[in-house]
This record gives sequence, structure tokens and C-alpha cells, in this order.
Amino acid sequence: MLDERKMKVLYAIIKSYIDSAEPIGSRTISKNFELGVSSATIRNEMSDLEDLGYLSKTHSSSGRVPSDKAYRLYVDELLKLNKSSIDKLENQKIKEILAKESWDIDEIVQSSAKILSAITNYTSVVATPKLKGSRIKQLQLVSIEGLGVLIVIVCNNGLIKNSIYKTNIEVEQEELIKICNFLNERFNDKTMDEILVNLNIDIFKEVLDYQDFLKGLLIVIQRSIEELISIELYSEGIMNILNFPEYRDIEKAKSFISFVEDKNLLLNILQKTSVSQGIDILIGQENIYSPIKDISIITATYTIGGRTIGKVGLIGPTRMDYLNLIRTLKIFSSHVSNILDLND
Amino acid sequence: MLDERKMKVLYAIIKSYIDSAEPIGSRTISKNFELGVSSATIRNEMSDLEDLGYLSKTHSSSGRVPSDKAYRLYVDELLKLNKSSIDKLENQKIKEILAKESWDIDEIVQSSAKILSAITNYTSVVATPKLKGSRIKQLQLVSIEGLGVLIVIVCNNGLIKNSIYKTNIEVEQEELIKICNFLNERFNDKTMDEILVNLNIDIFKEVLDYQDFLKGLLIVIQRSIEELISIELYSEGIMNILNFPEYRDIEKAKSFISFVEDKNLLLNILQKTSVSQGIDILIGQENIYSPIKDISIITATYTIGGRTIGKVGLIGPTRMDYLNLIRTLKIFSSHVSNILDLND
DNA sequence: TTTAGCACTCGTTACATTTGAGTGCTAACA
DNA sequence: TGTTAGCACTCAAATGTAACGAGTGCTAAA
Repeated sequence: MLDERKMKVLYAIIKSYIDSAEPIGSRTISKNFELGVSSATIRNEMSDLEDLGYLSKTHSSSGRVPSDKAYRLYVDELLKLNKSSIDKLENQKIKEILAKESWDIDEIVQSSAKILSAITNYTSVVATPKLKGSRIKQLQLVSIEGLGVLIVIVCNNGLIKNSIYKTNIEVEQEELIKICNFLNERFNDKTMDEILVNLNIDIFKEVLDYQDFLKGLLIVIQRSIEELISIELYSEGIMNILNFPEYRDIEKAKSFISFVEDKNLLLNILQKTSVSQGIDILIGQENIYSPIKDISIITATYTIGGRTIGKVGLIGPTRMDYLNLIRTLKIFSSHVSNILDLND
Repeated sequence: MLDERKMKVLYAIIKSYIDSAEPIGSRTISKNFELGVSSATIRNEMSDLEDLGYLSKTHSSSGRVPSDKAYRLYVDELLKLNKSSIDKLENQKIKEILAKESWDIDEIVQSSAKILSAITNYTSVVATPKLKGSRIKQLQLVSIEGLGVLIVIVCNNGLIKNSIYKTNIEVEQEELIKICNFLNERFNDKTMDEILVNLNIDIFKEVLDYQDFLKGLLIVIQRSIEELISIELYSEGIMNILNFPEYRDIEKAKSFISFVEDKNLLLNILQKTSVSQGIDILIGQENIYSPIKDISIITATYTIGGRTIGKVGLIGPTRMDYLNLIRTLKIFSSHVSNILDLND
């Protein structure tokens, strides 16, 4: 395909453009990179690369800017090479930052997004785990004087959700335990999905006492499970976008922001990304759903016990720092997975 | 002080400036407001108002811009008049939006901030309740198989906090209930503050069994209480600032953003605002703590059972829409107070 | 095949000019 | 004495023009 020198020239341009954000001229390359040829030669190569669709000009006598196709080539190469090179120090740092304990799903996910945007200076998005397939490990009912009943749902992956059933029907402590045991028996080893389907049908046939109480209780449990399996999306560090020169223009910045704040669209895009393990990258136009064509999204999945249950991503201009971001995101998602596994 | 006509001219300028953000000239006023005098007369009045410190010019031949002093006059007048005029419809709308049930403090507070910024299109800040003086109504310990013990703290205002004590010390169900009862007895009718102080001293004298278990448990309880009484600050809608023409300049926008993201400073400012019930407003330079001198902050308090326990505020350029924001914030804070009271 | 050299392009910058919204002052008027 | 029309003046913003320079493509020689 591309001969070695063309490759070198292209990479030089991509790297330069990633940190300057200005069109790159042939002289810049010949000065800053040791290619052993003159600017005129590079000029010829650049002209070829433009014909091949890897570069473009902003106007007839300007320097060149890498195209989506160029980034794609670059990124695919990175993904191949990058396997080994994980920085010990950075690894340690991320581990420490993430060390804070928590069992609340939303809290873990939300603080992940915060941390990720803080260490990268990019905008981050994190989608909460898909718990559809998870099972309920234990259900606890705790009577709270004068308020109602606290429902605690413990998932098999150690995550916890609780909610309140507000009622003034008084139920004996013993009865409560009975009901609790009864429900635990029902739920035992069923997935969330299965439980949701059978929630009402099964239960009333068998229990005769406390029908009213139970009816209310089940509604709350149902709502909790629904919340548990619904996918939430958090983004952090949108402001970081203002540091990129391409977003000096307020209107562009605003359209970026409203893109990131359109949770539905973003969720859709995240879900469309390849399910294969590891890193997935969408560059510019490749992403047909986005109304903005000059942003890239790097996503990684995180897992519990090897099963993919959520996504974490970084968003920025197509000219994003793929090299570092890929590395950071890899380390990061594996640590988040570890944390989630630890709770198991 | 100011005669009636000067007052009218000043108000006309303030109102015009609030919605145009451009210096106001004498002709604009004479055209858009029915003052019955010519632009030349208004020009004279404006000149006087400038001498009195209510107006200033951006350059020698520009229109006039209201000063902080002018806004102060305007706002004080608004606060006097506004008492009665609460819009039924808007009232209803806010009530509906806030209707979603929740018992988690952070959740209530966070979603309040979101809603407030959404309905006003300004940046909102909300500080979580000060629960120092609250009491623990009930403590519950729930054993969770293979994980440890779930601790549920129910406050006397109905708010709930839970955390996990991760341990593999196995404790009999009966013993757990005993410990739970024991702790409840200790905590009963003490404020958070009091509990924190006495937590360790009291307890070990009396309990002999399960010392290790208890030691770990108390550490977690302590941490939970600390979190419960610590003040958190949430802000939402920072992006709204980009819609104001005065923040077209990215650098200004960035400095606004870093101001709002400096939680400590902001908390400090919120706490300095007057404790008197109702609305408090800080205009521009009046706020000596802020590094930015051209923003205003409107704050309201929210209460539980009449006691002030948190603050909610709106931040924007000094040229903010005081009239509407005051009204909205009043309604809003009273509804939030209601929600919190309901849980009582 | 490479490269020095040169004409050409076009966005950026700097500077001069024009425009217009606004002021302040003065003189006339009710 | 307060009000107003009229006019000269100010200054930011818009417009126009010229010079600059970073870049290209092409040609001809090494």
C-alpha cells in the first residue's frame, strides 16, 4: 500500500497536527523530523498522499491536514503495537485514585467519569452496567418505624440498591421475615429480567395474608429492579473542550456540548460500538449518527467476571491524542473491572 | 433621594440593559419608554445619574451601563414589591417537576440543582443540608451473605444513608440484633455531633464479646456519619453561561467556570450570605471573595421544620434577570422545603 | 529520483478611512 | 427655570487596501 517513506511523512504530519492543530507544511516536517530528504521531496509525497485521500488542504496554498482515513490508519497501527507498553507509574496512579471504596453503582460510575476526565483533560462518558442478566443474591426487608419498609437488593456482583416502601400498614416483625424469606425463595437464582416478567403472576396465588401490603411492596420492588437494569449515562469534563483551539468559536463549543448532553444519542452511539473486547474507536464521519462530523470517540468496555457490562469513553476533536488516550483508557477500564470484580 | 423621573429613567436603562447587554443611549429610552420627554432631557438625567454613581460609560461617547449600585437599588425595590405576585401556573409547574419521590439526600439535592438550572437557564448551585443537629432515628444492621454487614442509618428527618461493613467475621443473627439494639439505645435522641464525639469512648467499656467485629463496625459508622454531616455542593448548567453575550470571550467563560468549580470558595460565599429567611443577593463587587467582579449570586435557603439547613443559588452576570429569578427561586426553595418536610 | 529555485495563491495582519450611535453643550423657547 | 432642537465632537466598529509570508506546484538541473 503506502511505501515506508509515505508512511513516515504521514505519521509526521499526524503527530504534528495533533499537537499544533494548525495545517502542516512541508518545511515544518523536514525541519522537525529526520527523514533525510528535502522539503521539496516531502512536498511531492504530500501531494501523493492527498490524492490517496489521507490529507487535505484548507485552501489552495495552505499546509495539509490529516483526513479521517489517515487517523484510521494511524489508530489501527497503534492498537496493534500498543499491546505491551503500559506505563508502570501511570498504572499505579490510576489504581490509587480509584481505590476509594464504594458499593453504590451510580457512585462508582459517576466518580469514574470524573476521574477519567481529570486525568486526561478530555470529556468522558460512562454508561452504567447492564444488569439485565444479573441475579438477586439477597433481598432484605427492614421495618423503619413510622416510615415504612426499607428494601435492600443485593446483586450477585455485590452491587446494592435500596429503596423505601412508604406505608402505614403495620406488619409484625415475624411476618416481615416470612415475607422476606418467601420473596428470596422466589427470586433466588433468577435474572432481573426473569423476575420482572413473573413478579405479579406468581406471587399472589400463594400468599393470602397481607395482600395489600404485598401489593404495594411489589410495586416498589419492581420499580427498583427497573432502575437497576436501566442504563444511565454520565459525562464529565465537558468544559475541557474549551481548551482546544478548534472550539475557540463559541458556536462550535455549544454544538459540541449539546451533542454530549443528548444522552439518548450518545447512548445509542456507545451501544453501536463493537462488542469485541478492548478498545473501539469512532473517527469523525465514520460515526453517521453524530450531527457533528469532526469529533472522535474512543470507547472501552468494562466487565464483571469477564462479561461486558458497561462502556467508558473519551470524546474530543478528531485530532485527539490517540496514543495516550488509548493507553490510559485501557488501564482505566481494567481497573474499574477489577473494582467491580472485587465486590463479587 | 432620586426624584421620580430619575428613577424611571434608571429603571428603563436597567431593564433595557438586562435584555440587550449593550450600552443604552438616550434615544433608545425616549423611543421605547413613554416618559413624555425628549432624548435631550433624558440625556441630562443620565448625566446626573452618572455623577451619582448609578451609571457608567464604556467610553466617552458610548451609551450608559448600570452600575452595581443601580442593581442594588433595583433589587431592593423588587424584594419589597414582589411579596405577593407568585404566578400560579409556574408554581404548579415547579411542583410537578419536583414531585418525583426520593429519600436519598444527595439525589434530592442534585436533582434540585438540575431542575433549577433547566427552568431558569442560569447556572445553579445547591448545598446539601447541614445535618449536624439532626438525630439518628434508627440504625439497622443487616447481614449480607459473603460480604459483610449492611448499615442503614435513618435520620429523624427521614433521610437515609447506608454503607457496607465488609468483613468475614461471622456473627450470629441473634447477636447482630443484640448489637443493633445496643447501638440504637446509645444513639437514641443524640445529635450526629454528639454521637461522633462519644462513639469510641462509651462503647467498649460495656461490650465484651465481638470486640473485633464491633471495632470495624464503628469505624464504618463513624465514616458514614461524617459523610452525612459534611456539606456537599452541586452545580448544574454551567454551560448556560455560554449563552450570555458577555461570555462570548472564551477566556472569560473559562474563568467563570473555574470560579463555579472551586467548590470551597463557593461554599464559603454561600455561607456568608445572610441567614435571614428569604432571598439574599450579592451583586458584583459586593462579593469581595470572588475573583470575578462582574457576577451576581442570588441565594435562597431551604428548611426542614422551619430550620435553615441548606442553600440554593443562581449565578450569572450582574446583568441577570433578577425579577424572574427571584420569583422562581422563591417558589422553588419553598417546594424543596416542603419535600424535605414531608419526609419528616 | 531528488532538489534548488521561482512564480503564484491566499489567509492574515496592519493600517487608513468611513460610518454611525452616542454624547455634551449652547441657544432658543414655553 | 426646565425643556428641547441643533450641532460639533468622540470613538468603536465596520470597511477597504496594501504588504506579508507560509505554503504550494512546477520546472530544470544535478
